[in-house]
Amino acid sequence: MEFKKKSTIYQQIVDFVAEQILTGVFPVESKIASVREMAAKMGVNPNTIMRSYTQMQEEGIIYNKRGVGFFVSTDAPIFIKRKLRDDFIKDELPEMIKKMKLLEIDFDEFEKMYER
Amino acid sequence: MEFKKKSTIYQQIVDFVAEQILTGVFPVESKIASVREMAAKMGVNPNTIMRSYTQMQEEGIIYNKRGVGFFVSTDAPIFIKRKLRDDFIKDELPEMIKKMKLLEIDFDEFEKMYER
Amino acid sequence: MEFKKKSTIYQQIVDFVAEQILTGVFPVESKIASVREMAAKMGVNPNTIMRSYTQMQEEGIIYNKRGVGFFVSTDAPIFIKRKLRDDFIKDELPEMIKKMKLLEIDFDEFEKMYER
Amino acid sequence: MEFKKKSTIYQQIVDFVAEQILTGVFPVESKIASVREMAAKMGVNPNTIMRSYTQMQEEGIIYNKRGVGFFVSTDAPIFIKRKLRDDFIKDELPEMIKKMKLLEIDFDEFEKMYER
DNA sequence: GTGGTCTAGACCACC
DNA sequence: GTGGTCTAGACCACA
Repeated sequence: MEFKKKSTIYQQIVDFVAEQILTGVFPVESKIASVREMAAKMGVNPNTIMRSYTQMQEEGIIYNKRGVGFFVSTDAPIFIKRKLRDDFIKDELPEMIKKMKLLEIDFDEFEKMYER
Repeated sequence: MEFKKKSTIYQQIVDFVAEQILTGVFPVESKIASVREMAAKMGVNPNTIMRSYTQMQEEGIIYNKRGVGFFVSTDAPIFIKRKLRDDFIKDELPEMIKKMKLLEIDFDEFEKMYER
Repeated sequence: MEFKKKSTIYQQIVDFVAEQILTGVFPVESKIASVREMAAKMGVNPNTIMRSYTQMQEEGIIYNKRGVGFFVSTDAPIFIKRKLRDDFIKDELPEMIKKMKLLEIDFDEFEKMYER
Repeated sequence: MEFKKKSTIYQQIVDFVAEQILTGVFPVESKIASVREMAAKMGVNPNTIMRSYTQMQEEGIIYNKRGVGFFVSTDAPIFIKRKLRDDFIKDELPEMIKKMKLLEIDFDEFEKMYER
């Protein structure tokens, strides 16, 4: 896998796994790759994978069975969506609104397109 | 100058010159670099520059004085802003609206942020 | 094909193709010769044909199917007629009127011939 | 002088001399080049020039003084204008009207431009 | 195969 | 000097 420099690698792995879950590639309640497997697959250090999994566990997206592995939480899609939603509102939306005002795009114009 | 692969070179030059005009680096009614000069400066073939200049001329951003060179139109900033605006509405806005609906972001929520 | 020096080659090709369309030699919605074919047929460089085709595409006379070729637009005859009409009014008509005034040809005289 | 193939040479010489008279290069009542002089200047046979001069004489544009040469008639400009006028009405005008009807150019549209 | 882009270099008309 | 046109050939993405 290729990583971009604008974000940390462990964060990009979190985003990648979250996307796999949302699209159903990693189904709810299924086991995901072990830390060592994922590290080999991604070509990164196992410690980096561990950091990603730990964060996802704290966010309630995955959970751990001792001696077995990590599993996708039942509510994982909900948590992921909520997180994406919050990030979007915090980062992308303000930037876009700023751009709209700069280009003098009317609010009504936006409303028209939204309703369609 | 470095060019990205995601767009054609002649289009990136158009965007570059347009930005220089908007920021005032190339003032209205001033002469811009000749085709050959700009080609040398950018490290591309004069034909490529000619293509950029011809397109900008058709868009009313620059105009030509026979045997003298290309000049920035008085209304260039207006034309450029209008073009950026149209592109935003055509490309970025629909993508963003699609994302908002996917993430179930309410329209009122957007309105609140916009008014602020 | 022979080209006259009074106009550019690519423009003469545009005029030629437009005439073929008007007379029905190139029917509406039919595929026209590919860039390379037309270049060989006309004895000019493919780039020159490309320039002609691009201009006609911008004028709405032909359109492009990716990887297939260029096709005559349904409204091509309308666009071509409108263009011929505009060119006539812009170029030939003023010249003729100038000549009529020089030769002191009465307006009524013209009207008589027109009504017939 | 270069001659076009669409008309006879002697006729083109008539047109040329007529134009010189109208523009004042050959003033009224002045002597024009002798047949031999004009033949040498034009690079054609003297017989051809003679044919041109004879026709112009019949049209009243020039007249002959025995042993002296050809002179521009006092009324030459009037005759020339009248002839150009008749030719225009007979040849060019009908062709133009035909073209206008083909391109569906309204009569009122013409009137507007004429009045201006 | 198709169009589309780009380079390298040439010649021209105009000022 | 300026833009404008044209040639010859190359490489690319797409279908």
